[in-house]
Amino acid sequence: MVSPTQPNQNHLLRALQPAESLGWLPFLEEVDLPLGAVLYEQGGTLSHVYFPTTAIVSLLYVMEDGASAEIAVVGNEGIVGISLFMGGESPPSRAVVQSAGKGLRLKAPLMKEEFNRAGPVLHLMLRYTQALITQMAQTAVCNRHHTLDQQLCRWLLLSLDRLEGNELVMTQELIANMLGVRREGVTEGALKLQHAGLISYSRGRIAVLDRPGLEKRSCECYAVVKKEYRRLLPDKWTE
Amino acid sequence: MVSPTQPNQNHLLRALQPAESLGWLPFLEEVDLPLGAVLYEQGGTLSHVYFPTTAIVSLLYVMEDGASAEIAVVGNEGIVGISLFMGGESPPSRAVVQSAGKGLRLKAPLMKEEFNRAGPVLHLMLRYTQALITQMAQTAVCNRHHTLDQQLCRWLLLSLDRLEGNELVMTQELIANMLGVRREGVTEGALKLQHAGLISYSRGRIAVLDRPGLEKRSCECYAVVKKEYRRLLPDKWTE
DNA sequence: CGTTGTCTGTACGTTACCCAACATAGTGTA
DNA sequence: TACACTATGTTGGGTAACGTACAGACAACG
Repeated sequence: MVSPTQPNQNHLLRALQPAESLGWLPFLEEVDLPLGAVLYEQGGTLSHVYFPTTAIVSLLYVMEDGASAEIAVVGNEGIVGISLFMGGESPPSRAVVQSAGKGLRLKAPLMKEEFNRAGPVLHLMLRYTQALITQMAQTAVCNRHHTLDQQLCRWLLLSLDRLEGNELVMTQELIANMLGVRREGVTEGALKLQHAGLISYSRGRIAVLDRPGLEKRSCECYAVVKKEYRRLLPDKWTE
Repeated sequence: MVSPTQPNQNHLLRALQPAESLGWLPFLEEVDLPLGAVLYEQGGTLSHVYFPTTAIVSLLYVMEDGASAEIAVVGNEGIVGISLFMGGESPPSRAVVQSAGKGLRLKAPLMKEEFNRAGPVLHLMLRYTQALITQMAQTAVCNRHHTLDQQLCRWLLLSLDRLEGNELVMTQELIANMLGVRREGVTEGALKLQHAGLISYSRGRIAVLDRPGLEKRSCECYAVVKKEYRRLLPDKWTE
């Protein structure tokens, strides 16, 4: 059976290809990840772990009053559901599809069993987790010190790194929710970028025209995170 | 040899006492952790991991321009240096002693070897890491959404949970550095708390007079983090 | 072709925090 | 006892982002 989403479209899976993990392949299930789908809920249970291939997933925390903030973003370089093997079982954040696409999923018990073999799968997962930790830490710093405009650039770049083309399909409202700011703030920021000729957008489609320009306007956080991902997960990020 | 700082003063070590980890004990080295000591540097190397007993250690990120922000705080419930066994070797943050005291340290190769045995040590460390991740995520959210006053309360409570008495020895300047805000902001926040009768302080000594009052003024972040630590690490936080 | 809904743009008062500069008060030391 | 140093308190002006409210503009659908 030929599936349109191949395991090697996810870089963690690809890195495991030569290893014994091949035993997994029959159990990897292709899934559609439509915009807004919730893969798991704060304090919920994890039935599967997800390896995005063309989709992007946001980990976000939702507060009592409904306000939210993104903790980290996961694309085809990673896995959604690390708390499964880290311990607690139930995750401290919500996982939402931020950009529609496809992914592969694996039943939680299988993943756990494989992890507990304490072989290459465990080590790769932990390295990835370390990269994710860096991203979260940098998010905290960025939230503290940087302007909305800078954060918007960082966020666009992080998303772009996890997609094929140079177009993002998402409304400003959605971006605002991820960043934990007002929608109007995103509008203003996006307008500036548009006037500067860095992006162009209309009704939920953002095309990035000048990537280096975005990088210049972004805070250092983007580069720091990317560098760390490169260091820890050399399989991706070698473009 | 009777040392004034016993392994069971650290709750991770205590949780391992009955297990085979006892082989470690002779290699645990007591160390003094004076205020401001840097246990490791961003991108540096990890010669040891540290188990604080009476000290508190801050993990903070320092930006290019020198501004900093705390990512998480570690006391006698935890371990400093998780990136040793997570993978990358070199940590993405700086570890600074935020409250003077003692701790125990273990040479990195020993820790790594023990971790790679894939026994109870590994599982406990991963559970702790999961708790730490929650703290970092909550820090990101808190930085985004909550006022300085709320964050100050959260921070005092987090520190208090990791100390014996009800007194913190630290200047407002130091707190400001940790929170990544201006010193004057901390002064104003602390004044309000003082006028409300919740704390009293003078020249680097803060006495907490009304803990429940602080909790009421804090944002939800404190409770969320504490609950998660309780869930994942039942040995401590049972008071 | 008009209606409806979604997405984006604009405006205005408010607030929390920043920056800078300076005033006061404990504490240690000569 | 005087001096220096560190920690804390106070101020006034500036700004980024917020809350709220509303206006245009494009798309889908009848």
